[in-house]
Amino acid sequence: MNNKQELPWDNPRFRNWVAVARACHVLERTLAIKLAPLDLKPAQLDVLMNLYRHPGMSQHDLARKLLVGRSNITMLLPQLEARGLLRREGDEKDKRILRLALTEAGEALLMQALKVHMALIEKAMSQSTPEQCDMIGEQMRKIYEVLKEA
Amino acid sequence: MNNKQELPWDNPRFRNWVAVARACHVLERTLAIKLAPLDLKPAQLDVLMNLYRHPGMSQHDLARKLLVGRSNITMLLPQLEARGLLRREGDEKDKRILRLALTEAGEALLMQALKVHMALIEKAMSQSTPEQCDMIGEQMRKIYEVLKEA
DNA sequence: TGTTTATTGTTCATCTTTGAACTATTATGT
DNA sequence: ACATAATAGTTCAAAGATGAACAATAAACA
Repeated sequence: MNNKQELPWDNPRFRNWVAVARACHVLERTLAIKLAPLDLKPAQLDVLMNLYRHPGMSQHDLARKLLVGRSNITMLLPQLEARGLLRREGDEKDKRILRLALTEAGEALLMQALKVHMALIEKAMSQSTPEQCDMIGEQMRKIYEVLKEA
Repeated sequence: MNNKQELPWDNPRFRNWVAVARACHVLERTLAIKLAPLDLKPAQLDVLMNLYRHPGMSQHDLARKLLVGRSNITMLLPQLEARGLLRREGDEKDKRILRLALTEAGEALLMQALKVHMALIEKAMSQSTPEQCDMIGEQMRKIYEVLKEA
């Protein structure tokens, strides 16, 4: 039996996915560098972005959105709260839940960070036509849906 | 001035890239789970894959390929070497360099891990046509080239 | 109602990753 | 040749991420 015949590298799907992973990795890395002047890390930006779009969400919701554990959120939030970027206030109906929301300072910093993030993504994606770009997004959303519940 | 008009979420490139990042994240996470029975983590699999394709590469080369720091490699390799999965031997010409190569055990484990990895990627990418898949890979390779040197 | 089960968030120990400082070796330039 | 630069790998301390165990609260159900 000859394994070489079935090596993943001969498989277009494999090679192409490796390219996706590499592109993601290098963009994340570059983003970390570009965000440094704002004293913000990609993970923290993810938090701010989600709170902006879904104000009042719980820590549990946030963890699921970010695909991380709840304990990760617990470790992450106090830094941002101490900087006055977000608020945590207990839900009145359910005393287990802490509702999260950005402060004005948090929103302001987010806007600055988004400029950086956006510029980077523009640089990356501007090489694709709008049609290609949409197609990529469409396929990736499918992948997310398939793997989410596996 | 109304920031809302220029919010990134209204920008297709932004939304589509977010989808890419999410798909990457969830696939990586799933891979970690599926590799657990082999007592192998994604980062370790990356090492084995690169050594298989580029036997004799140095730790420095490996770090660059994996987009991580050299110290990360230093911390990562002893575990794999102790398990007999790879060899490190000094270059004769340049005594600073350690040349890396898989052992037979390493190659055998890699083949098992690749089956797992491949199955996962098949599951993810099988939703795209071959043409779509190739186009995605092509665009992602462009992105990598653009950001690599930024 | 009262008991059991689930859920939310926290704590903590562990593992990973990172970058700066360090040693050893090679390359460069005068 | 000799002094200086650059390079390969290691060490170490600090930061991040993870999952299991836990306390408080709510839900389910007998």
